[in-house]
Amino acid sequence: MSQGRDRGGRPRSEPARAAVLWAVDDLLAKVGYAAMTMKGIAELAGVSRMTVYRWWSTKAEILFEASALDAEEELTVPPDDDPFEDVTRYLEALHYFLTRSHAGAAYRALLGEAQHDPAVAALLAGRDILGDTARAVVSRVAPDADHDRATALLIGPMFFWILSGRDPARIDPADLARTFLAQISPDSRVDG
Amino acid sequence: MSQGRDRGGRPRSEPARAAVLWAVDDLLAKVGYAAMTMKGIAELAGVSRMTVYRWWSTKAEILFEASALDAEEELTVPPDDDPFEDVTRYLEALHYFLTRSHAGAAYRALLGEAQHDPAVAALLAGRDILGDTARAVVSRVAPDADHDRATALLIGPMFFWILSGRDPARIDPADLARTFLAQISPDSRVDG
Amino acid sequence: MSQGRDRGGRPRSEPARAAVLWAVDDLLAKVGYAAMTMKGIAELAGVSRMTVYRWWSTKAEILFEASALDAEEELTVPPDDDPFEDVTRYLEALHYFLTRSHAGAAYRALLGEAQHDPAVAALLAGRDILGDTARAVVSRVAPDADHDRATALLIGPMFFWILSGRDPARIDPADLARTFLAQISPDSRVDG
Amino acid sequence: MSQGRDRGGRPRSEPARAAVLWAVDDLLAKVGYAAMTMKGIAELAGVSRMTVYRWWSTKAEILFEASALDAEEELTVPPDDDPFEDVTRYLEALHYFLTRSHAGAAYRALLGEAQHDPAVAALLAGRDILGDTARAVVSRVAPDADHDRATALLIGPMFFWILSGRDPARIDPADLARTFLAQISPDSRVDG
DNA sequence: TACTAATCGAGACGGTACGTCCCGTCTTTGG
DNA sequence: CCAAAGACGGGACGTACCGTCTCGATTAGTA
Repeated sequence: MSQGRDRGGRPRSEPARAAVLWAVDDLLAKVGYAAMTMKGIAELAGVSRMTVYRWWSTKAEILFEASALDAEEELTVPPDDDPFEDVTRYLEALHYFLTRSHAGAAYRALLGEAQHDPAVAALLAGRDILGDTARAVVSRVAPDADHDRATALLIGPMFFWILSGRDPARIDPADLARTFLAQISPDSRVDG
Repeated sequence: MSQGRDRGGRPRSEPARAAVLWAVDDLLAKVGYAAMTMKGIAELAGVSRMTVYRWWSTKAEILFEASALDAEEELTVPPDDDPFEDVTRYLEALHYFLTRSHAGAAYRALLGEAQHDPAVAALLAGRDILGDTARAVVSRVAPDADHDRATALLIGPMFFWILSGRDPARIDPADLARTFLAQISPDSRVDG
Repeated sequence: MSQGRDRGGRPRSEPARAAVLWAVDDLLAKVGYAAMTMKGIAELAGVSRMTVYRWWSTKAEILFEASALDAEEELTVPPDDDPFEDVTRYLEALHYFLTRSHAGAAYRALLGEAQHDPAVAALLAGRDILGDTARAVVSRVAPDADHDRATALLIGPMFFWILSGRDPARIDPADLARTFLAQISPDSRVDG
Repeated sequence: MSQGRDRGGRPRSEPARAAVLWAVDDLLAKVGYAAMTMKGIAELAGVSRMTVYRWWSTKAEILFEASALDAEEELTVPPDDDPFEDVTRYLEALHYFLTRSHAGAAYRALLGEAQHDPAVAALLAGRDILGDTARAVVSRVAPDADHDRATALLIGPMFFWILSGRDPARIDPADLARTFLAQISPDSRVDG
């Protein structure tokens, strides 16, 4: 099952890998994404700079590896029989994720970088965390809807509100959930 | 009427100012935001590096000054008696702005930077281009609605779709306009 | 008697000139020659930078103008009938000049600069402060000696001792005076 | 026998070190000490600026390292049974050193800088090239004399003559040697 | 029990942008 | 014509991080 040839040689140091992932997370919180450097990560991890470059190309890659799992977990809500509750729980999780979560801070930093760095954009496109988790909710509460359109309607308002720097307290997950459910129920459609 | 009389000293060079603003715009298109440097801007503008630093602190400030006016203009649509047309025109302008416009590329770069640079966030907060132009539309088609909530619903889906790197062709301004109008008309509200 | 045409126009500001000369002296003591800049001089003098450049080309020129008179005065000793006393008084003045005097610090700085700046070397060559004052002593105590050779023998040892950074306390003007007088009296010459 | 074991790390590049020392020497001759810059040295040596700063703090340090050995060699004269010849050869070497030698030009530049830069003064104090070489001569021709005093008498006159910018042709090593020997022989001393 | 081969740390290397400082000049207003 | 003010192009400063490159020292699996 093991991939890669492994013909002799010293195996990759797992402690080093873990230390780097931990360090990148720690630095994001302490100094912010912009001030985070490959050099700083290596030093905080107590690892040679060469070792970092051997396994990752950019700080974005490290940060993504360090936070993707957490992000997916935080945005996965247990199914609820009541669609309104289901959607509300998801939007509450999204609100927490975008404003208070550690993994969410990493996501915002990466999405910000993706606006002007195609490599980071490609990295994020490879694993659509927000889209996947939203689609899971959509397929439960509106299995027949256009999933892409529904995802945009579900995530969009809160995403815009928070990423454009508005006061997170002034947006209400329950209200958005109600609006979303009204929007995707066919009878509420206004025909052109 | 002008305050702050020019008490001595050589006046600021308008050609230099214009050259810097032009250079920053040119560089954004040619090399991208990340590869844009204060040094590069100064050299392309044919201006001393000191002169750039004298008037702006960061490339973000220059870029903002260079693009804010254009952005506001591009997102201002003429009123239309038909609300659907009015909103659709705005969303079309927004779509163009976020995907193809020069000023929009600047906005995306700045908003990206704002995710991990409080100074840039403050800069953008000072002039809410998207919010202001959206509010203008909202106050025409739904003067009684909560403007903040309506703005989020209007802009959010397209904003999310494009900034999260999805295919811009797969989102339809007219459809979003219809959905938006259905939602903000009081009679379509679902009461809690 | 006034030289220069003086055809109208505002006359040179004497307060400004004095302020610059004072400032250059003050700065030499406070920050040292190397850290002294034209900008700093102008600011301390409360004078426009342009005004400094209008009348002097370099800080060396200003410093020379500010200290030459004082230097000449400090190194001029009153004649004494006893040659030993005469020479000793001169060497004591020279010792004080090179180690403790304000004007002497300026001289050392300029002579240092002259080692690698021909312009400063030319400036110093224009007014031979040490040579002139030493020659005055020599012409009193040994009017028939070769004045150049005598000057070198008189000044050289102390000049070398102090400028090469040795402890000034370990050199004795009286001893040097005695040695000098022995050297320049013909009967002490050892024929080759 | 070598202490300081090489515990990891790429070893210092000897070619880089040599290139810098060569460059500093070349620049001193070509553009002079004042116009010599760390940037210029690095560029001429084909070496990164950081590499220069890693090993030296100032151009003075580099110049000192580049010229001290040569200086010591140039000022070391072979012993001669005839004291007059011995001293004359030394003074001739000193004359050449101060007026025509490459290493001597470096020494003059450094001694000049030392007049207003304590760091350079300390640098020169650490290796007393003139003093050491002169003391070697003194201990041969006048082992019983006060070496410090004798050094000042030996070097001083020529040192002053040349560093104060006088015509080097008008000073005669043989004459100075004769005068010096007459002075330091105990029997020629004038008692106080 | 060696040998092999990739990893690890350490740290120097050339390169480049940073933001600051001073240079000497120029261009205003105002005495 | 001079002076103060202050912006201008130029260029060196010393620092930081980039990504690459030797090094010696480890640390498995393989022979």
